[in-house]
Parts: sequence; structure tokens; C-alpha cells
Amino acid sequence: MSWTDDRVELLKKMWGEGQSASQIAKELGGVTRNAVIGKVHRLGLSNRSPGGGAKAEAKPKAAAKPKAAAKPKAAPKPKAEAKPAPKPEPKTEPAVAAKPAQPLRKAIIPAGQPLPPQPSANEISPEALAKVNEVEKSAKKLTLMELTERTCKWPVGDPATEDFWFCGLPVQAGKPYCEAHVGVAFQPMSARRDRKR
DNA sequence: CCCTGATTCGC
DNA sequence: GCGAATCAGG
Repeated sequence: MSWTDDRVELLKKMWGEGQSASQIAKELGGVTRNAVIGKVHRLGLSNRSPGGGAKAEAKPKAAAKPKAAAKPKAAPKPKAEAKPAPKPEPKTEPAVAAKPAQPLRKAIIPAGQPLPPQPSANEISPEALAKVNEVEKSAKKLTLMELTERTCKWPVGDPATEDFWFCGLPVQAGKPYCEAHVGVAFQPMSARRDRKR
């Protein structure tokens, strides 16, 4: 396959949309993600945030390369700009708190029931929870022995029941859980921002 | 192991 | 110009 005009166009479009190189490659067909990335680079749109001048940070990673034998690449890049870029990207910010009305705080604790403070189970992103529910429907339902290093170890159900299994979906990075469960597993600490004043 | 993009360099 | 191989990281 070659980079015809419209293929390049599609490439640009998708890249601009933030699609991953592999997705683009898959869409185009006949090319690997490497090809896509290579093309992206040659097109000069490697960085997705072109706009305002300052950009890419130093990337000294490829410095020590075994392959690169004789490489007179003595050109230290004079980059040093700080990155004050506001980046007003419309990201989907999941609201953490939802209903608890701060101004109105009138907890009525009936006598005999002295345990208002929920230990933990509370204000996690509703979205995250929803996601977990979805995920659990398509979970692999692995048993303890079936768990591996890269299966989500999130327990579902009651261990005392047969209705118990582990998520088992592929974890992403070195995390013990899948994406969805990581979301609820690691509580972003401080759901409660005690307003000091 | 899955994935991501970045870079190099023979072609 | 192209892209596989490789690197670096999540």
C-alpha cells in the first residue's frame, strides 16, 4: 500500500482526532502502526499540540542506542521552555461529588444507630462505579487459581457463595486491576476537601 | 503481556 | 519516502 492522498488525509484526520496509531493503521489497512507513526512523523505532525510554540520536552531516551554506531549527532537541542500552556482542552472531567449538599448539612442520627461515618464506600465517581458494573458483566469470572499476573484481581461477589469470581479482564499496566477497577480501587484520597476558613 | 508513541536507519 | 526494528514508558 502506498500513501495516496486520501489515505494521508484519513491519517491526518484520525490522528487529529486523537486516534491511536494502531487504530489508524487498522482502519487504513495494509499498514502497520509503525508505518502510520513513521508517516505521522514525516508529515511533521508528531505532536498533537502544535499551536503555541513551546512544546516537546527533551527526549534523551534514544540517546544510548546500540545500533547507532557512528553517529555524529552532536547537536544538543536548545530547548528549555517552560510549559505554561493553559491547555483548555474540553476533557470529560468526572465530577467526584454529586449530591451531597454542602451548605445544607443536617444529619439526623437516630439514637441507637451511632454509625454515620461510612468508612470508605462513598463518593467514588458515579461514572466509575457504573463502569465497573458494566465491566463485571463481561468479566471473565476467573477462579483464584486462574488469576495471572495480568488478569484483573478484583473480587466480585461473596466469597462464601458460589457466586464469587475475579474480574479477570486484562490489566493494563503493572496494575493489579483492569482499567475500570483501578478507578474505584485507588480512591483519589480526599473526597472530602475540608474547606478551611 | 497488553498497549502507547518515538526514533533510527537500511532500503 | 518508507517502515521494521527497536526503544521507552504506561
